[in-house]
Amino acid sequence: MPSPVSVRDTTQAWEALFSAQVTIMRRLQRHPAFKRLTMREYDVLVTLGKCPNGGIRLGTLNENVLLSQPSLSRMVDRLEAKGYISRCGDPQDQRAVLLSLTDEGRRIQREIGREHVRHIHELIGPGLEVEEFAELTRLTRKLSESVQSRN
Amino acid sequence: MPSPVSVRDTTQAWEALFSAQVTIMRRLQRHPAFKRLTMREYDVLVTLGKCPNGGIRLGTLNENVLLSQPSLSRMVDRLEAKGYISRCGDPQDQRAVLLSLTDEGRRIQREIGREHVRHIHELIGPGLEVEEFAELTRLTRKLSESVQSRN
DNA sequence: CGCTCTTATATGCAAAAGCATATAAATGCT
DNA sequence: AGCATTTATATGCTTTTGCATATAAGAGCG
Repeated sequence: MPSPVSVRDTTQAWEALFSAQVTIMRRLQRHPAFKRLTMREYDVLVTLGKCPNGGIRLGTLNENVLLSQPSLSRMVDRLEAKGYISRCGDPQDQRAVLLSLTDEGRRIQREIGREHVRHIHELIGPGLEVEEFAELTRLTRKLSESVQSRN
Repeated sequence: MPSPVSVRDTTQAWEALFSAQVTIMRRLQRHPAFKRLTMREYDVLVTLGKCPNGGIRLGTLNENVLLSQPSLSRMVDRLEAKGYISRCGDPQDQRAVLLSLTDEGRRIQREIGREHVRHIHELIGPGLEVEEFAELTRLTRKLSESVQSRN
């Protein structure tokens, strides 16, 4: 039995989602906080901040970032050089590298995060009602999970 | 009277939206159709295809794309060199340049588009119900409009 | 009208991204 | 155990991106 969802339904939704993302992102990126670190770099620090102690593999991190693996590897070089991230070999698997935030990295992530979060709220807060934000969160999470489950 | 929407509501929604976009985009980009043109380039052709005859200014186009103005200018160079876009000076305003698709540009856009749309449907179609897609479309459009209205 | 100010796009140059491939460790098979 | 295969990350090299600024045309104002 085919899905009752039409090609048009999905395409419209994807275009609307994508274009909202572009619109919002363009504004957020302009914030002075992102003179210190690009949004992508900030995003990497946030992801590292979320999966606490022990660190995370480069490949895993890569799934959450829109960057090729080599580019991410080099971004990690730079963030390491700045002292925000540390690489350490995984004792379980000598091929792998475990990444984690340094204290300094955590500090700057939080600093930028504070301003960023305020900016997001200012920018999109007036756009939807509370229940609508909740529904948007629910739908986009459901979508992510569905896509991720289908490898 | 402050907005009843909390910082948490907006931040969660933005993170979920952003991360869905990353997840979906990573998959879509892998499609062989995007060996011919990057997704950004394709997106530019789509935008040009939508605002029909007479052309569109580079600056206007730039609002729909996550690229700096100089980078877009150079992407247009490349697409022009490939014969997909034509630049022509605006007679009303000699500073401006009007961009439009060539026939060849329209052709390739449609060719890639056909496959792309099919891929989108396969990828996200099973993730939500029809009404949920409709609601997602509505919410993300509403959000875009709200953000755009606030210059 | 002449001059400053703004707006639209382009260019020089350095930084970052991607592609192909290298390296190096784990895994699997015989 | 030995060798091919797969997996995880890094590196060489080219292309694309961004930042700062140049160019060039419209606008506003004395």
